[in-house]
Amino acid sequence: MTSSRGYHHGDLRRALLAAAVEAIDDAGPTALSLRDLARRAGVSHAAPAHHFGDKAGLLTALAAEGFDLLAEALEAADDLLAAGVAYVDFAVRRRAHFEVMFRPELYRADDAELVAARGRSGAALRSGVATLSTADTDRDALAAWSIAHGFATLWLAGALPDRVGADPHEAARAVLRRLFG
Amino acid sequence: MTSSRGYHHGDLRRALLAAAVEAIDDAGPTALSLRDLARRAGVSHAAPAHHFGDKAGLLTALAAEGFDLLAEALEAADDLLAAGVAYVDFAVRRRAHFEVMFRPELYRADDAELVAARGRSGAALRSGVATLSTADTDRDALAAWSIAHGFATLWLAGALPDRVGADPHEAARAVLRRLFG
DNA sequence: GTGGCATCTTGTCAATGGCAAGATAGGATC
DNA sequence: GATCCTATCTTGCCATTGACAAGATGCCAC
Repeated sequence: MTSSRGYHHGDLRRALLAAAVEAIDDAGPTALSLRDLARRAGVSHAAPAHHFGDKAGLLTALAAEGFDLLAEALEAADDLLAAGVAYVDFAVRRRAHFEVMFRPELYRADDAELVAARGRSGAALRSGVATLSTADTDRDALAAWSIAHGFATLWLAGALPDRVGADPHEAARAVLRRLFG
Repeated sequence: MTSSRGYHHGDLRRALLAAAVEAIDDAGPTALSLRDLARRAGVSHAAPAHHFGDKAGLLTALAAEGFDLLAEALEAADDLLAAGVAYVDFAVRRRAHFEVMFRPELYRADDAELVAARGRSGAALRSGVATLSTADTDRDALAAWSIAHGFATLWLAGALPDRVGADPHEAARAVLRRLFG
């Protein structure tokens, strides 16, 4: 993709975001270093600043990308149970994005692009809950979001006991059924 | 408690933990600085290292304290619904502890004292679920933990829409009832 | 081709975490 | 009461980091 190794990188912005995902997967968002990303991309230590301003700017872009990907995943689900499983699947497979998205102190939560992407995620979630047609959609949406988010978070934190097993989808489905079934 | 302003602080370990709670409440665990804690306690920048080794050591102590406090709060609850509300209440009132507890990359998760405290919390949670006497206690415990943890996490992240209201206890009770009722 | 602008580099500074070596105090031992 | 002795705290140092400023480079429009 960036075969030309000249003065200009070609697609540094994307390369930095990809490197950030890799670095966060390794050591979490806390240990993220802009200079390390620059080294991974083969550019100088100040290059990232041009594309993202500062560290919060880079994480803002990553979070926005994450909310967009989450919205996509939720929209592809057929019913609410599938949406819940898709939520957990997203958290596990896109761990780096997920961990940044729900840590607003790391980025600029009022960024326009991010607000739009977050809105798309929220709409996808609510439209999934609407298929339930119960008395209180707001409360049900909040309960569904809570149980899926809680399971995903506990799974990522490694807080769950071993007996839960190694397959997050299976375990998530069993837990979510306790609420939806 | 530390009226003597001599060479020795008197209770520096506790003072540093208290300062850490304050600092994390302000800006999150990521922005925590050992040197800032030392300044708040009125000691030199290297003093914290003696009590905690390094940053991870301090956060390990804080997380262990948090799991102990959580176990206490859960044990005081009468039924499972009350335990769920107590869980959310703990997350909101002891926000600094809670945020560190479920971010194991920040501390040493294999620390003996921490493992013991975490065990106490887990036991308190399971004993609460046992009162339900349903078919699958493991799955129910996981579902209960997930929904309480998810609601608490989303609340702390400021991710919930405004219509949820300003009182976490009331909103949590409504959501938890959807699973327990 | 030439000027303009986005992109990237080099250089610098303050803050931080962590280590090493030394200073101080308060208590145990005699 | 004197002396050691160990926990506690300090000063000094170094590598790393984020952020900023100023300059170099090359692509693109005209």
